[in-house]
Amino acid sequence: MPQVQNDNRFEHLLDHHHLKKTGPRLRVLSMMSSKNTATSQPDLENLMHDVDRVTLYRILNVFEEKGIIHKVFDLNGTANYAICSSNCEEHHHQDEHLHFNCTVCNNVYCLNDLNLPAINLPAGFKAENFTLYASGLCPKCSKKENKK
Amino acid sequence: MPQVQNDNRFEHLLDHHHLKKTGPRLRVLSMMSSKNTATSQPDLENLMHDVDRVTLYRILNVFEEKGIIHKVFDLNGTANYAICSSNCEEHHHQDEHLHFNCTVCNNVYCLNDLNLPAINLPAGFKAENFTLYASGLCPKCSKKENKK
DNA sequence: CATACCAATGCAACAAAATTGCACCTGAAT
DNA sequence: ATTCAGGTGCAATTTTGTTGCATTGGTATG
Repeated sequence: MPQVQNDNRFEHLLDHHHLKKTGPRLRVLSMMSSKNTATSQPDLENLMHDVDRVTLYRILNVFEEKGIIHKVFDLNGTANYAICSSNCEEHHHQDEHLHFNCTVCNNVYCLNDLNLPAINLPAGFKAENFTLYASGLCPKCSKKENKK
Repeated sequence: MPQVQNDNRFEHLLDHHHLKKTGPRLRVLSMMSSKNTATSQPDLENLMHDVDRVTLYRILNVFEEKGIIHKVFDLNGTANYAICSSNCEEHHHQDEHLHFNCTVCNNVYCLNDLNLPAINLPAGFKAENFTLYASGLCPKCSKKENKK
């Protein structure tokens, strides 16, 4: 997909949420969409030295509030962000999918959407959201392990 | 269950992991076992003013390494700890159960062990652990909502 | 195209959370 | 009772996240 199309997509996304199309915001979206793993705040900071730390925090916060990205904590408790595939609305994320956290490279993959079977919750609990979290070896690290 | 038995249980636990039976450690275990929800580091700090913050960090870390407790992050990214029910060994937690995070009181409940159906991971991924997270209303907060 | 407004950014200062190093204390083995 | 390594407390530091305010820059308006 050509770069221009991506840019247009992101600009429409920002428009749709009544957010101004600024450089830092478009770059954050483009960074995130160029990877197949979630991006941590520290990662972003390294990738965009020229953008202020505070600005990144604020961008990530609005994006999450608006349902543009969703947050997932890795095994170290660091927040990782990924662009929401679909169905996410303001103040209500519907990210019922599988998050895979590699124990070696620490990358977080947002994998296929799940169709979870009915889960029996004890009486009184009213679930609004489910997320399945798996940890182990991702394909890359799995290969490396075998070569040892 | 009388207090004395609990203390014995915890002392054996520490023995088993070659950890010294100290006051702070026994108190941490007793605090955790007295609740039906996971305990956050800030919680512990409030409950045990006389114990140094650093000591708490260190206790939680060893306990986790040894497989005595396991860590789960709540919706705010705060680490919560709960005593492992069973099957957890050093450096390998087997806590394949349901974590429920209440969106109102923020408590994290470690619910029944799951028997997850086979999950299809994309080729190359090798999962070692699964955890299902749910968020919503816990029984207490659910009742309060109804009364409004 | 010029103007004006307000959202967005950057900077500085601050606050909170976590880590490190070291001196001292204490549980437990002898 | 003595010894010693593990454990704790304290101080200092680093890292992470937050707040307030001045300035910048999209974008709506005419």
